[in-house]
Amino acid sequence: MPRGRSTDTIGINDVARAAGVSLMTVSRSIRGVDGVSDATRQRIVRLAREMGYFPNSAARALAVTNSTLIGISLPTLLNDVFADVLSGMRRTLDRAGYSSVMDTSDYDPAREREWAERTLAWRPAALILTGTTHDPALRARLLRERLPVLEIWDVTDDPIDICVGIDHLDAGLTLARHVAALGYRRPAWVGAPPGLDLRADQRFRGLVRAFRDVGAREVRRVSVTGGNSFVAGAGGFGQLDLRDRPDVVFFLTDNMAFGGMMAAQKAGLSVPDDIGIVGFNGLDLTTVLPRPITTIRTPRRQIGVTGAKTLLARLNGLHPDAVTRLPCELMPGATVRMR
Amino acid sequence: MPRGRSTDTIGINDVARAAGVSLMTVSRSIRGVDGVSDATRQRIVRLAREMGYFPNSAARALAVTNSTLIGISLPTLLNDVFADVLSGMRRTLDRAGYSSVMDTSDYDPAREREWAERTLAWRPAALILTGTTHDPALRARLLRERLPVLEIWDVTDDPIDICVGIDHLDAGLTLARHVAALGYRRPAWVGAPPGLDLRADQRFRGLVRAFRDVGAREVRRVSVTGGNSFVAGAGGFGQLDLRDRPDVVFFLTDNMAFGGMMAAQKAGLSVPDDIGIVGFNGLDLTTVLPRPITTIRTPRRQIGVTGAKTLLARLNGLHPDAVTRLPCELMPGATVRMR
DNA sequence: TTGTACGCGTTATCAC
DNA sequence: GTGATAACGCGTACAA
Repeated sequence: MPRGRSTDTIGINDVARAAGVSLMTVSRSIRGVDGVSDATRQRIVRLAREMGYFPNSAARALAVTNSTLIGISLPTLLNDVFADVLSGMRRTLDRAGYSSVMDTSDYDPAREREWAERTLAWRPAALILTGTTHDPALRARLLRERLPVLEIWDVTDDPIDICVGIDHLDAGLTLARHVAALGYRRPAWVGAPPGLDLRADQRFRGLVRAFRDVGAREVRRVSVTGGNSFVAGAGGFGQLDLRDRPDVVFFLTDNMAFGGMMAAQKAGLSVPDDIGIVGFNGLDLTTVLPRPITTIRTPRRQIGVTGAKTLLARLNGLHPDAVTRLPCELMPGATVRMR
Repeated sequence: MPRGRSTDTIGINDVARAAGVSLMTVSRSIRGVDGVSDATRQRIVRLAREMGYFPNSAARALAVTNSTLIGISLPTLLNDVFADVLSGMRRTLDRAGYSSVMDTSDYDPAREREWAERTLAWRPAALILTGTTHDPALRARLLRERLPVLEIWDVTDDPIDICVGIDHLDAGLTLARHVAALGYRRPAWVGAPPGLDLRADQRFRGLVRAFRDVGAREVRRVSVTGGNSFVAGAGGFGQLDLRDRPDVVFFLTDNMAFGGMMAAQKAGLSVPDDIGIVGFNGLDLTTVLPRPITTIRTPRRQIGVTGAKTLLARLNGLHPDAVTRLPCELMPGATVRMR
C-alpha cells in the first residue's frame, strides 16, 4: 500500500489548511485550552465538526507520553461479584475520561501476565489487577516501571502500589465463628481447589481456625472447578461424603450455596434441620428466597468505586492510602440454626 | 516538564545504539520479519529483553494507521447473558492478538455513543455493539468510515456491517406458542419498560402474536427497571394484579422468573398448579432447581464465538455472511403444565 | 493571539 | 542483509 499524502481519515492538518490557520491553533481550539480568540475557536470547532475531524488518541498519547487507557484484569465475570466491582469502577473511571482495556484471566496468573504485557504496550495510565498475588515477573516489572497499579478484592500490607479490598481471612473467620457459636461442629467446605482462588483459600483458613478454636472436627474440603456456580454448588454437594455426617456446609459463593441447598433437598435432607448451608458474598439472590442463606456481605460495588477513586487520586499526583480495607457485614439468614 | 532526550522508558533507538546497528534492524528483528540474518536477530532479541525493551503499540498504530484494539459495548454484565457472550468473544479475539476496550451502556444509546466516540479516537480495528439499534449519528459515522462493525445478540437484514444473533421475535413466538398450546389463555409479562430493551420488546411482540392467534386474552404487561434480576423478578410479580387471575407469567430472564416464582409461592400460589412461570435464556440456574423453569435456551456463548470469528474473517479481508441467525432451543421445563 | 520547529516511537520505502 | 529518511497525527516550547 503506497504511502500517499493522506488517507481518507482527515487529520488536524487538514482542518488547519481548510481554516487557513496553523495546526496549533486548531489543536488549541479543539482541546479548549487558552491561547485562541473565541471567534477563531468557534469557527474552527464548527469547521472541524463539519469536516468530520476526530482526534487521534494514539498520536496524542505518543506526543504527551501518557494515555487515558486503564487496564483492568478480572478473574471472571461469570458471577455477580466481579460484575459488581467492575460496574462501580467503570462508571467512576468513565466520568474521569478513561477508557478500559479489559480481560478476564480465569484465575490463571499466566493469562494475567500475557494480558498485562499486551496491555502495557499501549502505555496505559494505570493497571487494575485482582488479588495481590501475581506472576513474579509481572510484579517485578510493574514495581520497576512505577506504574500506578490498583489491586482490588484482596488487601495486603505490601501492595505493588495501592490496594482496596477486604480481609478474606477475617471474613472467613467472622462467618465461621458465627456458625460455630450456634453449635455446629462437623463442618464441610465446597469451593475451588487449593491454590486456584487464593482469596478463597484465605477464607478457608479463617474457617479452619474458627472451628479449631471450638474444638470441632476438622473441616472436610471438597473442590469443584469451573462451570456455572449453581451447577458447581450442586455438584460439590454431591461429592460430600454424607456418611461422614457433616452438620454444616460452607460454599464458595451464595450461588453455589443455593445450588448445594437444592442438591441437599433433592437428597432428602432438610435445611437447616438436617444440615446447615452457608454462602459467601451476600448476593441479592438470597433476599428473594423463602429462607435467606446465611452469608456475609462483601462490599463489591464499593470496592469498585473506592478503588477507582483512590486510583484517580493517585493519577492526579496525590498520595492516597496505600491500603484500604473495607468491612463486610454478617447476614445471619435462616439456613443454619441453634443445634 | 522538560523535554529531555529520553525518559526512563527505553525505546527501539536505545536498543539499536547498544547493539551498534540501525533502528530498522532492531525493528525487523523484534517483529520477526525477513531482512535480518539469524545471527544478528538472535543477538538483538536477547539484548532487547535484557535491556527491558517493550514495543509501544501507540507508536506502531500511528505508523501503520491501524491498531489491534477492538471496542466492545455491552448493555450490562449484571446477568449471565452478556458475560457468556463476552467470554466467548474475548477468548477468540485474544488468541488473534486483539485487546478489548470495553464498556457497558446500561441500555442507554447516548452512553453507547459517548463510549464509541471515545473509543474511536483510538482508531480501533473494529467495534462490537449490542443490538441493531443505535444512536443515528453513531450509525451514520460508522457507515461513513467503513469501519468493521459487528452487531451481536440481535439480527437485522440491514446491519451496519455484519451481525450475529438470534431472532428475538421468533424466540418469543416459539416460547409463547408452546405455552399457548398447553391451554394457557391469561398471559402476563414481566420485563423492561417498552423502548428500553429493544430485543425484549421484540420477544414481547412474538408473545402477543402467539396468544392472539389462539384467541387468548390480551397480554398484561408489567415493567420493572434496573437492580438485581432476582429482586426485579420478585418485585415484578408483586406488581401483577392477581384479581385479574393471570394463569401464566412470562419473565424477561430466567433469573427474574426465579425471583417471580419465589414471590408467587410466598403469595400462597403453587407453581404450576395455580400459575405458570416462564423464563428466557435457559441459564444453568434452572437445571439445579427441583422444578426446571420453562424457558428457551439462547446460544449466548456461541454468539460470542461465532461473532468473533466472523469479525476476524472480516478483518482478514474475507467476506463473511453479513447476517448470521443462530437457533434457540425450547426447554419445556416443569413450571407450566396442561390446563 | 498565533505560528514554527521539533520530538513522541514506530514502520514503509528505497537505496546501498 | 542493512541503513537512511520520511511519514503517522499530535503536543510542547518558544519565538513572533
